[in-house]
Amino acid sequence: MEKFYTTTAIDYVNGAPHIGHAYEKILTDVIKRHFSQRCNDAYMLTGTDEHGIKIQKTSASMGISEKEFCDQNSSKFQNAWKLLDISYSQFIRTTDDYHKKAVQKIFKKLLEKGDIYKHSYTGLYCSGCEAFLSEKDLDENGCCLIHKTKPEEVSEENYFFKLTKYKERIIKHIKENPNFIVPSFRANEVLNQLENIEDISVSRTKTSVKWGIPVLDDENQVIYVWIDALSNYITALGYDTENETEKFKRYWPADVQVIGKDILKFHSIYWIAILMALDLPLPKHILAHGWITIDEAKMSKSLGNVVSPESIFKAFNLEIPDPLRYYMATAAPVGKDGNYSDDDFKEKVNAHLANSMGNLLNRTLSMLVKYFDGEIKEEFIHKSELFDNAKKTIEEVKHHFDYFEIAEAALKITELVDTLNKYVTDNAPWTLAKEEKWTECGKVLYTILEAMTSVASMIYPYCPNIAQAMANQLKYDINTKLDDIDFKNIKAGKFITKEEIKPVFLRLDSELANKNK
RNA sequence: CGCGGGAUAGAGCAGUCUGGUAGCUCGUCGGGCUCAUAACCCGAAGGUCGUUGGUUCAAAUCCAGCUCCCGCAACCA
Repeated sequence: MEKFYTTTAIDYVNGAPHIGHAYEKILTDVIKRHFSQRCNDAYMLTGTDEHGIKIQKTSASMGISEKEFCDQNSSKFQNAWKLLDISYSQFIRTTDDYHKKAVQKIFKKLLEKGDIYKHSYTGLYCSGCEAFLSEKDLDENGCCLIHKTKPEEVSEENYFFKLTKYKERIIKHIKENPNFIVPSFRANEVLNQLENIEDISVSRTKTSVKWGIPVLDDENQVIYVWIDALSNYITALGYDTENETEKFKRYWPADVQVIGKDILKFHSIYWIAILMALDLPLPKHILAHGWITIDEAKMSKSLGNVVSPESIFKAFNLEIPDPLRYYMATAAPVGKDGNYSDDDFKEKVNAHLANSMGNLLNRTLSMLVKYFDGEIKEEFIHKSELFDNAKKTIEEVKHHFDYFEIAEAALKITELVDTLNKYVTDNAPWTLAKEEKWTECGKVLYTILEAMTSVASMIYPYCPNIAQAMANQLKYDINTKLDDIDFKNIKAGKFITKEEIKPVFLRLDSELANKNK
């Protein structure tokens, strides 16, 4: 694998980031970090979507400029991702100059090609919604369902994209590539939606929306969200319709584009059609994740149950994002909805990260210090069957990631850790020490430590800080590629001192954690 | 008959495509161990797999009907 390019949806900056936004970034970052362990060049793109009527209205109501408003909110997202250690390679804003220029060129190219055409139509316009309504938006009196007012008949001339031209090709592509849409059960939904598609409007008159990218050579029109926002995945790489940059050639097509299930239609139909129109290769996978619910309820402002990443940090006094990352990434099988609850969060990360994994390293190192003054003796080093076990887990984890089964992969790691804990109990090194079977005792400890290097590597995508802390105590290079793990990392000699041993992750609400505060 | 998702132990879920003694994580209870972060290991309790009917030697799984929950308008990923 030469490179791995992954993208997230870009977030609309008309609000602050919450745990739903965070979920997608965490999933994508876990994928990106995993594949960074399998190739030399994993690239991750995220960003913010900043145009449109809502931004225009909200910023106006706050009495600040659109750009100022976007700057403020975009940095909220950037700060949130920093807090979560999202290792994005690039953050694109649709108000960035290079993006705007490239979008204009893309629009122009499609226009010249004939895939975008001007079309005037008459529709029922609701001034409250600032949008054209279709029949299903109307009540029995022909009034807007939301505003209860009668819409006006308005004629507007817009640009349209010939989506229908690409319908058959898209259907064919989806049918011939069963793994194109992940999870595959969503492919049927898309195929159904494809039956009823029409050409889509890709511009707005400047009088209705002024905050957007102007159409070149047409002062009255502004480019609407589809071409503006969706293009970010290629404009970020420097694509501008003419000269393909090195960066673009290197990374495109994306290996996986991670999005929410609500925007699958736009990515598996509109975006794909745009790429086809530009004669560009298609992304290898579109991964549509589910929602995170809060205590089993959909998160919404009206219910007042919107949870932000910051609030979880605060509630649990988190110093690192690892537990939240781990919990989110394992909350649901690929594509399904997952739930967040404080209790479940605490229980799960305590059980997996502290009790099983962290404690395993801690107890092993402690024994090494206690029985051998922290020294690995030459005769401890040997080949263990457990290494085959660990090797197998690595392969299983890789396999799951090939299908973006993030939660399932984590489960495999947990299973390996359980096996190792059982191995400690079964071999009872404390008993061996009492019986003065020193070599035997040392071999057990060595085996665990060596196996733990692979655990550190495998947990790294989910918990980069904990993995690093483990690696430090194991004298292990956390940047080791998965295929290079050879179970020959632990060397003979003084290994660790008592002072160096620190729990890599303390139980939430543990007495020790409180003592350290 | 609008479309789609779901209903499996106290909680959260897998298993359903490719029928064959019901599984995982967490929690609960009992025991063990003592190296460790009130941890770890073993064992147990707990489910008529939403409901009714059908196919079958055999159904959580296939088929048909029914009930209930959640999305599909907005705030919102």
